[in-house]
Amino acid sequence: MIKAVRGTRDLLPPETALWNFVESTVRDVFRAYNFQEIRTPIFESTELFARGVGEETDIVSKEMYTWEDGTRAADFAVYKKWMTARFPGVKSFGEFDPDIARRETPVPIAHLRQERAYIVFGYRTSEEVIEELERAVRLNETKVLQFDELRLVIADPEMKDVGLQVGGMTVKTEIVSIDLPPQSLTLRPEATAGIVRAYIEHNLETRGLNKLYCIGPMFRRERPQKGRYRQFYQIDAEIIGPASAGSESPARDAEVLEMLATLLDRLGIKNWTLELNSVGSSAERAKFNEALRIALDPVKDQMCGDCQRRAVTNPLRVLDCKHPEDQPIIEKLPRISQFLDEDSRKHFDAVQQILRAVGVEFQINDRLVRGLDYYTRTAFEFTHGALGAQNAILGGGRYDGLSEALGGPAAPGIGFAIGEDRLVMSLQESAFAGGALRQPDLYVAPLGAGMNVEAARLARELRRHDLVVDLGDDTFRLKKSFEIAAKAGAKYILIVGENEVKAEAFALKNLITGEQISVPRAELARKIQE
RNA sequence: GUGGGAAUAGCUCAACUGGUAGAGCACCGGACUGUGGCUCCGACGGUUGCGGGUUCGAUUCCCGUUUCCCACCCCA
Repeated sequence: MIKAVRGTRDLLPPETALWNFVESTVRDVFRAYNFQEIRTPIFESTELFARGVGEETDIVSKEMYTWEDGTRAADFAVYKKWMTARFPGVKSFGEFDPDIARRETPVPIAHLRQERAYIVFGYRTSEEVIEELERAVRLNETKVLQFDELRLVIADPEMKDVGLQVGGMTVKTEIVSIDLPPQSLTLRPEATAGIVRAYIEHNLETRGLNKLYCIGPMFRRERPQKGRYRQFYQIDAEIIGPASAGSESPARDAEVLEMLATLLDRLGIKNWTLELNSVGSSAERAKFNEALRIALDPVKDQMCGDCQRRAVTNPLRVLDCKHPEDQPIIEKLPRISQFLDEDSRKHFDAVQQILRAVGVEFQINDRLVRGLDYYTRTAFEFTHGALGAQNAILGGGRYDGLSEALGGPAAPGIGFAIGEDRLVMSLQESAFAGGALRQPDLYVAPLGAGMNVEAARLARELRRHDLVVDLGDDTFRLKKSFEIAAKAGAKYILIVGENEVKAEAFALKNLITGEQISVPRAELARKIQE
């Protein structure tokens, strides 16, 4: 049997009703804050995540779904990089250059012209040959020349051997296949990088402040466990724009946090906790990291195995350690708050001040750190008790330098991602009744050969009155129709048999009370809606 | 990637130190040719995840493997 692959799963009814409830509530709440939807591709070039999320993070180094799509060169920059790696010493890229061809010393040269690539190795040749080459290039011909020290290779799989007259001589030609560099693609492991990429690509900074959200699947190649799948769903929102539009303001941080508190309340999530910290600018964090490393060096041998490793690879994560024996040591370590400069400190204070004013409760957790490289200043998590080891249902923070790291304009931003799988799970655990599932108002039971036709007509009429109508088949015995209608939870069953069609009045039975009446065709919809 | 547990009918689970694989529910049919839920009767349903090994004999013991669950690593 073919099964859903490891770490993926089917979402089946009636659970899907719960997902729709979550998503429509999200859209409702976000709209009140003027967020608008963006949909980005579920795969992007690998480089985006490597640069955005951070080459050294676990996500990029070992948890991405990455493959090579080798159909064509992505663009000249990528091509040039690849060519240089494959043919060290290549000196020139671009159009055919007769000046280089006249040099005394042979120079390897690579050319890229649209999708055709050709390389000249070690050439030094006559004016006639140069002219011939110039013409070939001008006419965009695909040819291969071999003449004395000249060897011109043109990549073109269509091309067979071609004879070429150069200066009265027939030149032997040769095809050398050049594999164009494959493009590395990756299924998105998170949404922020793609959204910032779109922000840059479409010049969204010209619109001022952008409030964007995105709901969809993400992918991580990690071992599945409770609430963590290889294809998982995230609800992601970002506020991003030029600083002049207010994107850097602590008011944005507070607005996002207040919106999340509202959303969780609206969804009926009880007992959530907001944990808040500032991780500082990247410079401040670098200093902090160094200080941690120094402080850990003399004491790390007394700590658990994990911490000994983290002390070297990622000192920040030592703060996350849950080993009771390590806590006294961790308590004495330096804190990020000691490394914040005046601006970062003021920013963080302002966020807290607004949260208090609007009545959103929070806890400062100065051991809260983020795993992705791009986070700066405000970092936060909402946790929920009943989720086992995976108690965080959403997390996020500010990423003031991300746009620039991806080659875009300065665009401070703040965002978060909600793990939708886990959010739905916690709704199920808090005994959400699932009233979102609408059961049929009516089951139409055609009775006897040929009655499918009349039943279809009636069903169509009644559905236009916004009734949920399910439809049987005229080969069913009436008993079977009743059983199916009852199992589907239909409120009414309508019998469409020969007698009814003749009389233009149909037997309508209330499956809850058991009451049955004969209703003229024209009054059916009204009667059912009562 | 590491560790522990698990895998038997569509679902939930039995099967005594190793002796022919079973129940409840669901599904289908009948009792009941145009009236459901209740009741009764019947039928269907399996390479015991897969592959090796030990044994006269393996669902049971051993090894490998796959998947799931829990945790670790890590993390929105």
